[in-house]
Amino acid sequence: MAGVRLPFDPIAEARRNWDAHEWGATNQMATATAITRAHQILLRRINAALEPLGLTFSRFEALALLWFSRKGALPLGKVGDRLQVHPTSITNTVDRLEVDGLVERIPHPTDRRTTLARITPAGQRRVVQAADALAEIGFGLEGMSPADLARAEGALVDLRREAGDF
Amino acid sequence: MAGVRLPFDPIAEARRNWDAHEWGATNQMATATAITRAHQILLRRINAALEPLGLTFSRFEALALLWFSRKGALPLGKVGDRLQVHPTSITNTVDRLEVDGLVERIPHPTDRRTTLARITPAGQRRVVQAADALAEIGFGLEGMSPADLARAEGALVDLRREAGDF
DNA sequence: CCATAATACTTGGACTTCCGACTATCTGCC
DNA sequence: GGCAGATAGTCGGAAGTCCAAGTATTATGG
Repeated sequence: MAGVRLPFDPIAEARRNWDAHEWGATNQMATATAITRAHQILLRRINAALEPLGLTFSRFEALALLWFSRKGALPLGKVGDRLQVHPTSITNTVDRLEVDGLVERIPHPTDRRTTLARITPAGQRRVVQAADALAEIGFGLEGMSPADLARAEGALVDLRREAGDF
Repeated sequence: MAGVRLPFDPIAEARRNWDAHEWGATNQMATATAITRAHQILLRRINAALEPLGLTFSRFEALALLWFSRKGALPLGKVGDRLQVHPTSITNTVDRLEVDGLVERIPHPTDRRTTLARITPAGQRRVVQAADALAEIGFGLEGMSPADLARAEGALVDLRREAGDF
């Protein structure tokens, strides 16, 4: 990685350049950049914490979803809807979880188009370990005060809602 | 994609499950999830807007950085530092920009280890079009009020700083 | 001065994500 | 009943990201 601490805030810099060229939507540009950076930071820390457990964030998300579900099993399509990712991504994610024995594919009892992913006992043990590991690192958000956590979450609600997240 | 609007807020749901299982760091989990979702939404909208121009968000970021630079050229390493991505990602990004004639690699005048990426005239035209296209869609942040834009950006400053962004 | 360490970039491989296209199955309507 | 259209999942391919390892060049210290 580029482990370099910059001597200035790149967003403030971008803001100046953007304004100087009269490119418009400067505030949106700045916020979009901030979200992008925050996501980069998050994802790296989370994946680093999960790596010893043989998981990635996507796999963890899927596993946790199954763990929380009433029967420990969900149609692949439902998993995709909940995680808001493309069906092919779920196929991929479940493939890998299955190879590791954390999940198994079982046929839907009545609809033969549908495949269920069911979390296995090993998957249940693993997801709990992973949740511990993530709580340990504060989900990569060390550095944010409780007030900032709430601010960020609140500020993004409208975006998510308007985008059809719920 | 999974074009399904959920009948509930998945984060509120996750919060309930997380608390019920006493997994800890619930607020961090919620904020991390919100940031992840926001990023998914952003990236899709931005890439969709750039697709007709043959660009992606990463390529645009690199191109804009060169455009803003005094001489229109920067060492690949500097680009990586500024965008906070792995050196290999920059190699990849510049490869593609170069194939499209938007950037060219030139040798550093004194340090033969270093390669500069220089934006071409075609690249300059393209980056302006792209900036217009992104301003047009408000960087994918339609749905956020000016107050929320500022709240989100402000809430993430400490995270970025603490993570070494600047 | 030269061996060692640091720096700059690239290559090859793994992973995630998306899109387009395809198969299989179910639903709705004539 | 049976055919058209919707739905569920998968495959192949492209793009982005990372890591580990390798080459080339520059900087450093004895």
